[in-house]
Amino acid sequence: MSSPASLAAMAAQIGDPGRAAMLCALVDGRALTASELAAIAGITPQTASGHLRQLQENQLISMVKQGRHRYFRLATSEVADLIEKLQILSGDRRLPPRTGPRDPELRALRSCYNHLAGGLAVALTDRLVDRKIIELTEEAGIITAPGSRALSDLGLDLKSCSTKSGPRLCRPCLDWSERRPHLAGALGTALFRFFLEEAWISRSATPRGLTVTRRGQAGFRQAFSLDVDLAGRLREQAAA
Amino acid sequence: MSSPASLAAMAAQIGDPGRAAMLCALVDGRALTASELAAIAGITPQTASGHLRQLQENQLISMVKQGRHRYFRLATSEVADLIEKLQILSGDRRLPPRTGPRDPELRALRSCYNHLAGGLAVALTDRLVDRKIIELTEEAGIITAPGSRALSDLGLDLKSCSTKSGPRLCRPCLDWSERRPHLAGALGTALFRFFLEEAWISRSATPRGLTVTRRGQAGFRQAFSLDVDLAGRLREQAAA
DNA sequence: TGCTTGCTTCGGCCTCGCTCGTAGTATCGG
DNA sequence: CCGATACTACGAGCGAGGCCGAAGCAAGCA
Repeated sequence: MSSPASLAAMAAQIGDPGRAAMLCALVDGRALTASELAAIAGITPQTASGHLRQLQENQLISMVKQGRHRYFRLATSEVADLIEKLQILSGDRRLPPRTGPRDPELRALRSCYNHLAGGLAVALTDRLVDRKIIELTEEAGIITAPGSRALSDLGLDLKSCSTKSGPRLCRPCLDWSERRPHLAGALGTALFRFFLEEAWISRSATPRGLTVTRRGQAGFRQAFSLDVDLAGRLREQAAA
Repeated sequence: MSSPASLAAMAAQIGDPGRAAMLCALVDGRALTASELAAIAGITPQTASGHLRQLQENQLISMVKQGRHRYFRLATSEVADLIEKLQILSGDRRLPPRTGPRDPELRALRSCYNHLAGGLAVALTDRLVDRKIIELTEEAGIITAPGSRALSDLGLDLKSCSTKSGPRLCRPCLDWSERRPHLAGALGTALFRFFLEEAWISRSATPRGLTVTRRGQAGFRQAFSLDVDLAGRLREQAAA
């Protein structure tokens, strides 16, 4: 009844290793089947089924039937936010030591529900700041007037970032592995979709993995002076 | 070892009703003793002691000895953020029905770690937007140039909101009871401290409770055209 | 119709961790 | 010193909930 009780119930849902593994697997925003999630969590389908039912009842995930498969995805992007926050806090342990995923390719580039994360995302954000396309504080960011023009010229749709009269806004998100801000929010999503639609990047086999295409290599170099390999690793710190 | 496992461990910490109750009690930013927390959670001091040790080990709270008392507080404001997010998600249950605390005074006005929340906080934010002192989207906000001057004239210290060249930024935070944004972040904190220092508001007996002083009534009316009673309830919707 | 695959329900086992009673250690007061 | 207060450490009890095997539906396919 009381709020702390239902809060505890919600946290307890995430507090089981199996359910946590499934939720983490869904943070990239895609929908997965019950069997896939069971395999990821390392449990039998029966057990997974029970967990998935609980997660649905607590509004953490949603399900859609398709033939004999059931696809599960996170209910809202707020759930993804929550998981990310928990990842950061759980990896805290003071002192700098290695946070984030162990897989070096995921450290270089990965998706974070609906925007980019990893070394390339942080570098891209730095570049946008350097070029005065955006300005950032710890808690918010704005797109400058020339920046807004530059991004529109590139082909981005920025309408969802608008205030009534002032400059367009965006949101920083602390990168799990880099511990420095990358772009989330409306601009982060617009960029992510732009890169996917223009085939600069594509999803890879690993859950949150992304790879850069040849076209993307050229694009990042030309548009942002970022020299990356096909895994998203930065080759050098090219001058702006 | 793997990330989902430690994430689950962290979530499981919050997932116990007793620990959740203690964490919720600490969200107002104050430090409480072990006995007080035990009473709040409705458990014996021995049990509470064990919980508090676990929460410390997981970096969720910090402790300072003072005489024979031990004072516990949340480790960082990020922990408070996390708890707030969980409160919102756990109160979700689709449809509008009553969210937030049951106590009508807390619904009208309360603290949220280091900024204001509740009906007054939302109304104040609305007023700041109406007067074009700030502009807000769902994920970020800016302080306009005239707004920045107006707030400085009032006596606020805005230096922590700065970007290098652009307008000052602030952060919206979804209000638990009102479901509309109120001000958090640097500007939210600056306003909260200003109100406390100028004795417009003062902490009350209940955990996150705040009351408006006579001085505050005059201040809110004069500076923001907000007519409130001593509990923070809005008396009328005065024209801007 | 009958077989396979994907998923769920049911029931029993078993472990983890919450709980409190008892007992032990710091701090303050007289 | 002695007692009271604030808190912590240890150990036993016990209940909730995760886990899997077996069985039951439902959907696709032949």
